[in-house]
Amino acid sequence: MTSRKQEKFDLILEAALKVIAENGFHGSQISKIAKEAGIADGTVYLYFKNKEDILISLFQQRLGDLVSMFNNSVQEANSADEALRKICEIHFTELEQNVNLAYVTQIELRQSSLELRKAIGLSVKPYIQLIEKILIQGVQEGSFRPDLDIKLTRLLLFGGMDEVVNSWLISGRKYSLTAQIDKTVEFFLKGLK
Amino acid sequence: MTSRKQEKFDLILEAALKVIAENGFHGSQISKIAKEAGIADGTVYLYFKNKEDILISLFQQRLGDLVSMFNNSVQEANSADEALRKICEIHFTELEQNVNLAYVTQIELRQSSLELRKAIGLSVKPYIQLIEKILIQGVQEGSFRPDLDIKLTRLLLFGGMDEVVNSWLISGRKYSLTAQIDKTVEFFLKGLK
Amino acid sequence: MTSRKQEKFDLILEAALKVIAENGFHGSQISKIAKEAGIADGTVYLYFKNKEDILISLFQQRLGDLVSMFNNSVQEANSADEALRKICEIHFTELEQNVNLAYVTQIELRQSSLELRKAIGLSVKPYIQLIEKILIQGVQEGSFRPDLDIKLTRLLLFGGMDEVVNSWLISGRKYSLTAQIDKTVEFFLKGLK
Amino acid sequence: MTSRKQEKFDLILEAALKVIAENGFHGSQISKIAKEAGIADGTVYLYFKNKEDILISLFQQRLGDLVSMFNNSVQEANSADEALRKICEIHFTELEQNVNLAYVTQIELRQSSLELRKAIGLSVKPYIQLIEKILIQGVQEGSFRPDLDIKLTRLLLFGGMDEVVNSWLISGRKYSLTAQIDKTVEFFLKGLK
DNA sequence: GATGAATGAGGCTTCATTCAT
DNA sequence: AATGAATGAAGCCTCATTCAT
Repeated sequence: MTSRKQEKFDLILEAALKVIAENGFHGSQISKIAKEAGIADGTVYLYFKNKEDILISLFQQRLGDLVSMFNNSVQEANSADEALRKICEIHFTELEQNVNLAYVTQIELRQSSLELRKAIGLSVKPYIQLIEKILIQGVQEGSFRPDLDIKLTRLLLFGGMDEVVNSWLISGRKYSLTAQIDKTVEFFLKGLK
Repeated sequence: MTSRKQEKFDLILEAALKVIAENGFHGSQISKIAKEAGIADGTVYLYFKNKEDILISLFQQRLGDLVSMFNNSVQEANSADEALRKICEIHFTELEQNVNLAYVTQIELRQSSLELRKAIGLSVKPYIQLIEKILIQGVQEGSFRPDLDIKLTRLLLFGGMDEVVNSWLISGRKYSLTAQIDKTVEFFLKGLK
Repeated sequence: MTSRKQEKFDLILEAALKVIAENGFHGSQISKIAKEAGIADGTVYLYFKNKEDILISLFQQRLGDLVSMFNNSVQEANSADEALRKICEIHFTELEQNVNLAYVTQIELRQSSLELRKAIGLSVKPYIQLIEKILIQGVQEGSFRPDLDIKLTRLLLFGGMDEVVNSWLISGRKYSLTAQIDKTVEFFLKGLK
Repeated sequence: MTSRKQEKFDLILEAALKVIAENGFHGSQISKIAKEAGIADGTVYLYFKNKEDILISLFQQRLGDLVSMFNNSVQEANSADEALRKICEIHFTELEQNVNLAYVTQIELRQSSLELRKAIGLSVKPYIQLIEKILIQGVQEGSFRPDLDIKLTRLLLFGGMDEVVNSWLISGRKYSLTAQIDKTVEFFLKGLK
């Protein structure tokens, strides 16, 4: 993709994120997104196959960035404990700093069709796999219980963090999300040992 | 509500559950639900204000039944540990036995509008509060850590179980959900101590 | 179909015929047809699957009526010669008397999709087959040449009449179509003997 | 028109014929035609006023070539009978040898707007007039009936041949079109005498 | 109470055409 | 002369809800 094309591609995704955050999933017409991006409706279709394609791309791009960030941080970690703390730190910090992204991914995109959510699921997978890798590493290091059910535990970790973010959003962000990191990690680590 | 009214009220909710489980949220038109219930489209509106009202009522009724069941079981428990185990047991057992209910509440109803999901949230609240009560009890009993953040922990527990159910459904129920109870509770208890 | 349903079904087809005749195929939106019929747009879809279904039904109904008329008249004929004359008489007379129908079937519907025209072709088939039957009868009676290629000749007859009607319409109906019957039949009969 | 201009003009028409034959009238976007011609979309508009102009030009060019061919052959004919046979021969032979042209003119271009078809009608006119000339000649020669209605008969001849070609195309060209020449001419000549 | 025919708003997408480069 | 990115109008269809019977 040329830089010019990439530029407008990003412009539309950014507009989509803002419009969905402001109007909700069902209130986000293509015309609104185009207007926010300052282009004609038809132009959107030069960059995306259809509406669903915008949403999937949006999720892929943003989640891809997050996963890169996760990977980089985890590589710097000296132990599974530290890696897990990094995971939770980034998870909570990034979503607290990008409320629009948090709102769209946690609340709005979950009302989309099964089709779309399956595609989104694929974007989440690398993240789940990263958690899995950390768990395996922890068991090998001897810092996590050897009888840990990896497949089950990764769900308990992801589901726990996910629900904390959800609750924080639905509450109207009345408290700090990052302030929950220490206790969350503590709970996880105790459960893993 | 007269018994006659209650009867048809329940009939419609039952039809709705079946139709949504079979056709998905977006494929469940009022006409389909009415047909499944063996009544005319218009009759639905004699018992429910609108479509959203059906879904909220459905959730309230079924989740209300579950919460009663939770409450009864928990009262019989002799310790917080045992109560928590009961919670997880019922959560996984009931949803494994009522796949339609599981599918509709975990997958389909989450595609509904923010409005609807807020109402649904109210139905989930008593459950979350029950978990909270158990946590407080456990701290008082001395079996759970005294420094536990109750509000945060209840989310981690609920979110963890929720994600396990979700993953089980999305996987196509290829393994036993109840078989996850022991390890899930173990992880939770370790984290709580 | 109940009489009430049939009534509105016919009402919509009548409206469609008028609207297409007045606005052309591409200028005939569902909304225009509904307005002409005095009903809401959505009501159209209680009686027809989609726009194409209206057009096919229109053609089937009107051509079905014509074919019935052809069949009845032909049965009364004492010879193949007379039957052929009847065919041409009805063909030209009916279309001259129903200019809207003529215009729509000859001009407008021919700009439709291949799909639609295939369906329409099925409606025309019984007519072509009737001509074929007359030709066979004529050969058996000894009034037509025994070496006649039936499949080819039926096309020459149908195509000839079709083009005469076409030309009459495109000319703006500046002359009488029925006045062409005698000479047309004369040409055909000579060619057949 | 300079030779350079003429060259690209022809290139576009050739591309249009191929694209329409392969994709149907409704599947033939300007972008497809431009791509087939190896030029940019906008370049098309340096040579043609609009899309309709391409189609009209295509028809004019190809039908013009055919009419020239008709004229040349007819001039060599020694009698009206022979001329008529030549007409039918060329009509069937040329379309059998140029299936793309046959398909586009007989099937695809007929789905176009009334506007376009009127313009196309102008291109067909010289052909109809040629048939007319032959008929007049035949009457003068004494080989055709003196009471022949020239205007009507030319339609019967053209319409007959047109329908035979149509039917051959729709059938999927399962038989030889040129094999129909003899019997078609025989039918015509008998009808004319 | 029950019916079910009728309503009508609302949005995604295509593609011929333009025009700045 | 050539490009090709951008434009934006236009229409089919669905389905929650109503109301006359």
